[in-house]
Amino acid sequence: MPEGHVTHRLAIGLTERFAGAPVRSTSPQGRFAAEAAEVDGHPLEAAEAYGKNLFVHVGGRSVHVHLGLAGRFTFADDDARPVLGQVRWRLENDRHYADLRGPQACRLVDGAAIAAITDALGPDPLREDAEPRAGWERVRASATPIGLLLMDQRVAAGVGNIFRAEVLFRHRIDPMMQGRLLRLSEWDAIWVDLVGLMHDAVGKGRIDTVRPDHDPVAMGRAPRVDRHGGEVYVYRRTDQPCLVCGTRVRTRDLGGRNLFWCPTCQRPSRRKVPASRPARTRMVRT
DNA sequence: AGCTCATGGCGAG
DNA sequence: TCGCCCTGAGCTG
Repeated sequence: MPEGHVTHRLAIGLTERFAGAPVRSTSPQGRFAAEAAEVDGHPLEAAEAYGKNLFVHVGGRSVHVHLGLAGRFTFADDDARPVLGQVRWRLENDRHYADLRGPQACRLVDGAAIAAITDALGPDPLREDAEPRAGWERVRASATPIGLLLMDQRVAAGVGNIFRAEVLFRHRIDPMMQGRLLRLSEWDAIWVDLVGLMHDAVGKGRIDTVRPDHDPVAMGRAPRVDRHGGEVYVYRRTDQPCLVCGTRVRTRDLGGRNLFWCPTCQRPSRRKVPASRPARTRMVRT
């Protein structure tokens, strides 16, 4: 279940359990068998994450993992190690094992391939080296809805459907507002918020976005229970009352994904594109 | 048993 | 814009 916090959490978990010693590398399912064998028995140096991409460095080689929509990487620290279902890649040492299922990508890559992947990504709120202005430069000139731009990995690597919906709600921004109508101050605030929310999610292994003063339990309502496991304002709360104003939460399709928002808290903007400095002119200038 | 959906992203048209 | 890939969970029948 993969937004960027999951990938970063996995990088930490893999490094903690396996780094600095030889690992057993297999593909019980068989689809990664030849490559898994190439690094089998070699020491695992470290695992690191860029957005939703995970790189596991083993024996001087690297495995690129992208979980996609259905992928999962799970750890177990006990002795019972049956292979259940379709396990593409299993990492194992004396004390732990990790099973990868259903990844969109799992392949051995060289340094050039890693560079090609990371070069195509925008700033990752979970990385110290992130430069948020690179994301802003894509947003400021675009007529694309901000709700779509936030899903673009060149704008903010690691942000997915939950963080997209929640951060827009927290900043009261209509997901359909054009990127070029967003103010720099709003982008800066969104970025700072993503850094905080995503770091929190890495630490907890779940996405919580609801401020204490809006907590449903504290306000005498029933606690929310959702498969994704976090406390959220709008994500997958279709037709339920907004935790802030009580309006029915709406949903629609945007770019093939489900979008959730509160039409009252996130009222459509009346801003106009400044005629004196249209976005297109700015892009041409240097 | 079979269908639908999911925190993604790719390629064909 | 659409279909498709990956896998498992949660329905429906």
